[in-house]
Amino acid sequence: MSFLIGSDNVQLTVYDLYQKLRKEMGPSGWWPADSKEEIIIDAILIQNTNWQNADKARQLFADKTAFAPTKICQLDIASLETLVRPAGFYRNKSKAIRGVFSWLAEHDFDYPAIRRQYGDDLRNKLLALHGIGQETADVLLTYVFDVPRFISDKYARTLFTLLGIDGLAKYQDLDLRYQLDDRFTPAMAKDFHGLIDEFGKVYFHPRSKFAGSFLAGDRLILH
DNA sequence: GGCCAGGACACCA
DNA sequence: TGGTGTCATGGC
Repeated sequence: MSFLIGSDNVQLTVYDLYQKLRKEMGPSGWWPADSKEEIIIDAILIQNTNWQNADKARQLFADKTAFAPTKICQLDIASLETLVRPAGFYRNKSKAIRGVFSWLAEHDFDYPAIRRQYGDDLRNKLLALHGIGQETADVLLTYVFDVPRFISDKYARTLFTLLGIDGLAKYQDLDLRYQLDDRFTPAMAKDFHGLIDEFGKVYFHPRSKFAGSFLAGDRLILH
């Protein structure tokens, strides 16, 4: 049995795609972090950089704060910038981290309470925070607030393009068309994004040994 | 030395 | 709403 997303014959649903990736790759274990605060820091550090650089900064945060909310909130902006620096865009990312943690502190880092308070408006609230765009907002919703979202990052858009969906240049091009249905639990949404990015690391990253496996115009067939 | 990596935002028309 | 410039680091 093989599927080709977007073909005239078979429409592969997002749910089907998740099941196939899960069956082939096993659980992704995402997001690999020990706390929600670490996930938040990671999500901001990784913006438009590579894991190597982000991980250098992540390690500095681990050494300095152990990702303890109170310690992070106590950092002045200069200290924050020192920790963020290896990840690049250190001024922007420092402001973003400071803004998010200041807001969370107002709510005592009570994530379920925040979710209850804002409800369906939580995504817009996150987007209103400086340095939190659509992708990071969806990462936080999925991994921090347990609100399942489809995260249409570059790897996801590359994968869907290979599966036959055109016109995915921008984040919302995929986001609006392929949201998760009710069958996705929060755990499955987390796993799904992890699987897509692990797949992308192997096949799409320029320095992967499989880089170039897919050429422009190729179609990926899952079977 | 140039290019790229899991973005976000200000500014402009 | 969409296009463009800017933000920064480190590895290859």
